[in-house]
Amino acid sequence: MDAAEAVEVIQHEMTAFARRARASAGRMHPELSLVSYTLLGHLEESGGCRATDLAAHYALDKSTVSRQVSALERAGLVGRHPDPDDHRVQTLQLTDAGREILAQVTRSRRVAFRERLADWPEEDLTRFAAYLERYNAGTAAD
Amino acid sequence: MDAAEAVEVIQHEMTAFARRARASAGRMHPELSLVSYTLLGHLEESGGCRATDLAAHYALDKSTVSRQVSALERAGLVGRHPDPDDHRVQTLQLTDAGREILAQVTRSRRVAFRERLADWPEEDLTRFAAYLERYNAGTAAD
DNA sequence: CGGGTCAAGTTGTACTGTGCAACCAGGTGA
DNA sequence: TCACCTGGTTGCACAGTACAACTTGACCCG
Repeated sequence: MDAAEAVEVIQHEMTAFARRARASAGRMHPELSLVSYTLLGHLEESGGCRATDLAAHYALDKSTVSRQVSALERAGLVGRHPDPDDHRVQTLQLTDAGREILAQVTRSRRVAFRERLADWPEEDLTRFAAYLERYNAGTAAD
Repeated sequence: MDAAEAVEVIQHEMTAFARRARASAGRMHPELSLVSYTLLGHLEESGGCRATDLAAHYALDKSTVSRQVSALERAGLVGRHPDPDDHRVQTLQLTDAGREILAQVTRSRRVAFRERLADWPEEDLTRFAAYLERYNAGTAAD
């Protein structure tokens, strides 16, 4: 396989993967869409941020984020904390329930991934992980 | 990085990638959605098949495929050819216009991929490609 | 200070992709 | 023949998304 072929394969496989990801995510975790999962994850990592930050980070419209956040709030998974300095701003934070669900989904995702990767030698795993990081780093939004 | 960490990273990066793929695909090729592109691609590869085959292959509902195909037909990109042996069946085939558009999108996707992967050494490209193939092979539907 | 402008977020509207269920039409086998 | 199977379409509902208009609050400059 030369470089040109490899690029073809990478393109093909990434496309195939992308097409499937949403559907399988929906099937595996009906309680949390891929977007919700991502937003919750970001809140956990960042320790709380504004809706606008989420929109910018994931290249989503602010209205989309607004609605997603509303849903997550209705579900009791995130809380809004008005910023005392700037009354336009509300900081979003995971609730305990949100943290719990997130952990649960992460756990089950992890199990699925581990299973799928069970027969990979460690060396291949680390190399594959590094490649993915490198590949994704070449994109604007995380 | 040990195996457990690598699995975490792979999970994280694949999730990130999946989340972004649709949006960027939509932005890059407004003339052809990711699904349409995939279906067209399959028709090209297979040299024509039935709607049911597409549904099975991509784990989509037959109604979804039916609508997508209708749209592609309206756009003049695929043609339906009734099966003379079984009047329930219609074989779908790319039209010349469909082949043209598909080639065009494939070309521009390829350029984008090449660009993103331009500074990768050939050895890394081929290894990454192999890993992706291996990873995706572990799933039911292509 | 006051008015213009900018920023955060919400809401109305529309569109796409999707699945499920009901249905139709054509084939198949007991 | 009649019951059942199969390929496909259509009606309906819903999620996720964007865009545009709007509200509210902050900020800056004259």
